Order: sequence, then structure tokens, then C-alpha cells
Amino acid sequence: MAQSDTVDRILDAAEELFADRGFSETSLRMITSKAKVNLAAVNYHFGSKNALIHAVFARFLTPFSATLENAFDELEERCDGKPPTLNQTLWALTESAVRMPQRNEKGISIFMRLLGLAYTQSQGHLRKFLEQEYSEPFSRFMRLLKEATPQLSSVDRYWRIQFMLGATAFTMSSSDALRDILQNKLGVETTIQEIAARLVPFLAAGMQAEDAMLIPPVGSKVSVA
Amino acid sequence: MAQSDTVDRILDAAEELFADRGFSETSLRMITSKAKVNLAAVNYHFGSKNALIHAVFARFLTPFSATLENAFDELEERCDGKPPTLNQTLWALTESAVRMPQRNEKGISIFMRLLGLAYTQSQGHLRKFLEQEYSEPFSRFMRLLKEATPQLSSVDRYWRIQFMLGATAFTMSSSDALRDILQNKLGVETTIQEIAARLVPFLAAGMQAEDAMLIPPVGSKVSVA
DNA sequence: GTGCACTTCAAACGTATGTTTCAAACAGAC
DNA sequence: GTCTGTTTGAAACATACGTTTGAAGTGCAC
Repeated sequence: MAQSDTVDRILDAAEELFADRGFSETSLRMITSKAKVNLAAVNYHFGSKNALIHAVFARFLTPFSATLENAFDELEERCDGKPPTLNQTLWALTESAVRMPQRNEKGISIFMRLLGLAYTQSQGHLRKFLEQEYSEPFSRFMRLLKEATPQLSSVDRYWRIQFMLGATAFTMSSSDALRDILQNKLGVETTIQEIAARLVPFLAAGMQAEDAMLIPPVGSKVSVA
Repeated sequence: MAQSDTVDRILDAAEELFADRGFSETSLRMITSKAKVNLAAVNYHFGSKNALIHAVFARFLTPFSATLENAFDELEERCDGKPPTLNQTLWALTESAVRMPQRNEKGISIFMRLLGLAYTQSQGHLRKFLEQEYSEPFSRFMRLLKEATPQLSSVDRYWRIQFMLGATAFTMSSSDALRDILQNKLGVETTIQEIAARLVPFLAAGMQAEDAMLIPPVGSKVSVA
């Protein structure tokens, strides 16, 4: 049994279990027994549980950030000089995610859930790792967003980006559960691509909303400064 | 030392620690030492750690759901017969949240973060508890949303509600950190009311977006079914 | 003051965790 | 075949967890 076999089996099992249950709620014993390898194999090959978590992210994120950089390059080239629109920028991101070669059909949604967990679970080491390793495509995406919404003040744009992040991370992090609910309630099947196709126009509309609302509607009791 | 003192100190400490670190990542020993009570006090007063988690939610959610019911009553009365608009419904919700009497100035944002965690961490017992205890105001809010967006299909509405939830829970759950960043970067102070005032138009715009976007913009490579 | 219900306390229990250890198995070079 | 570096295996380690126990302390009615 070659090394890579054990390593990959651990990564596969860890990825799925982390996505299902979260990081702290998944023990090394669950991972190694699902992967059918010895308990000590994780510490032997990765060093620690935290390092295993990083490896799970790196296996997806490293090729993804390369794909994303290419997509941004292509987009900027196609727009030669002019800044890409908000829709173009958002689509470049979602398409890069959707087009990533998948290990299996659940690959994307598993990974989206992991990204959502990374944001919501306060795993300090993980956030630090992600910031160190993948700051460049993130900064570039932020710059594109800025150029695509020149009408927004810095403060407005800042908050609306947070809103977008929230809607995305939250939805993706529970997309399996949400899909199941929808399946049971309305009998509708949904793919991750369809979710993305619904999410992008929602985000774009919110991002470009006119805020005629800083004063609450007539009849309400509280004046919002 | 009266009972209520110990109970409240435990609830205060638990609320803050859960919000900071998540449920599984917070041990009873952390809680009791922060609250300066004996370790056994939690099991004595609440029965178990899960029951403590429920109590933390109930302390906020019970008065809040009463306030919210009143706000909805008032709103529907004011609209006599006609369904309230989306903006009115969203404002009724946010105002009820903002107007809740707070134990301290961080009360709201702490609780928003807890709600976000409840959704993302797969704590089965918690979801079951919340569904059993607070299904009524939740269903009512959903009904109001439905009446305020008759143009949306059930599926569209379902997903957009998830997007709204996500943007709200995520933003509110990290609003302290986000406010700090904004303060340092741009030197701007922000209150929770102002965040709500920015969030509501974002949500309303997203909710009412025309989805002319189910086919990606010209020039993109992937057709999304 | 005595009795009684309620509350606190220190200590222990059983279990699960991440990690380490060290011998056994293995693979490839010579 | 023998040696060498790498990988696996079963077992143990130390630690942390939620929970339970039983004694000590507390406030109040009588």
C-alpha cells in the first residue's frame, strides 16, 4: 500500500466527516476508522489534527485559487482597461468554484460547507492559515468589487460585502440540510449550481440597492440615526 | 447568595463563552470558573450541559418572541386587511430585536451570534428545542414574508429567505469584530442600529431582485441549468 | 436550638480525546 | 539474503471532558 493511498484515504474521510459534523466534533478515531487506517497514521503523516485540517483545505484551495486567478486574468483581459462589472466578477468566482475538477459529485458542496464552517467556527489556527496562504486572490476579489461599485461609499461597500459573505457562507455551510428540507417540503431537487444561480442575482441586487431606507418607513416607532 | 444569583451568573458566563467559542468548544469548567461558581452547579441547577444551552436561548428568546408577536399584531392592525409590505415586515423584526431590553450593550450582537451558531453547528438537540418552543412567531414571520412577496415562486422565496438569514446571522454574529475593523480602517463609528439600517435595504433589494441571471452573462463559459 | 429543604463544595468517576511509543511489517538497494 | 529507511500496528499515555457523589454549609420555620 503506497503512502499516497493512506494519505488520500485520510483526507477523503476527514473532508467528509468535517463537513458533516464540524471540526471539534470529529475525532481522529472516527476519521481513521472511516478511512480504514491506523489511528497513529494521522499524526505520522500530518503531525497533528490541526495540520490535517489545513491539509484538507489546501488540497482544494490551492488548485482553486490558481483557477480563480486565471479566471480573473481572463476577465480583466476581456474588459481591456475597463473594470469588470459586478455580475461579471461574481460569476467569475462562482464559475471557478463550479468548474473545479471534483473528486466526486458532492465535492463542491462538501467544500462550501467546510468554508462556511471555517468562517463561523472560531478556529483561530484555521483562519490564520487561510489568511497566510490565500490572501492574494482574496485581495484581488476585493479590489474588483471596489471597482465594480464606484457609486458606493467605502462604508456602504464594506458592510454590503459583509452581507454578501454572510449570505454565501451561511447558505453554503448548511446547503445539504437546506436542500433536504426543500426536498421534503416541496419535493424539489436542487444542485449546488442552481443555488449559486439563485444566490448571485440576490447578492448583485443587494449590493446595488438604493438605500432610501436609512429612515424607517412611516408609522414605525424608532428613528434610526 | 440567592439561587437566582448563581443561575444568572452561569447564564451570563455561558452566553458570552458560547458566543465567543461555540458550544462544543466551551467546557463547563470554563463557564463555572468565569461565573465563579462550583463546577457541579451547572448540573445541579440545569441538569446537563445541553439543558444549559437551551436555557441560554430561552432567556432571550421567550421575551423576544412576545415582543415580536406584539409588533406583528400592531403591524397587521395598521394595515387592516392588506398584507404588510416586505419593508414593513423586515422593520418590525429588526425593531423588535433592537428594542429588546438588554442586559448590556453587547446583548444583541451576542445573541445574534448565538443564533448563527445554532444554525451552523449541527447541534441536533438545539434545533429540535428551538423548533418546538418557538415555531409560532417563526411561522408567522414566514407567512408575512410570503404575503409580501407574492411574485416569487415557493422555491425562489425559500432560497432567498435563507440568503437573508445568512446575511443577518453572519453579520450580526461578528458585528463586534466588523465594527472594530471599520473603526481602525476608516475611522468610522457604527451602532447596531446603523448596521440594521444598512442591512434591511440590502435584504429587501435582494429579496425583490429580478432573476434575469439564471443564464450567466455573455462571454462566460458555463451554462447554468 | 432543632430540624429541614436547599445550595455549595471538593473530590472522584467513567469515558473520550489527541498524541506518543516501540516493535513488527514492508520495500528497495546492494 | 541482508541491511536500511519508511510505514503500519496495538497499546499505552496524559489530559480534558460531562456527570455523580456525599459531606459541609446556609437560611428559615417552628
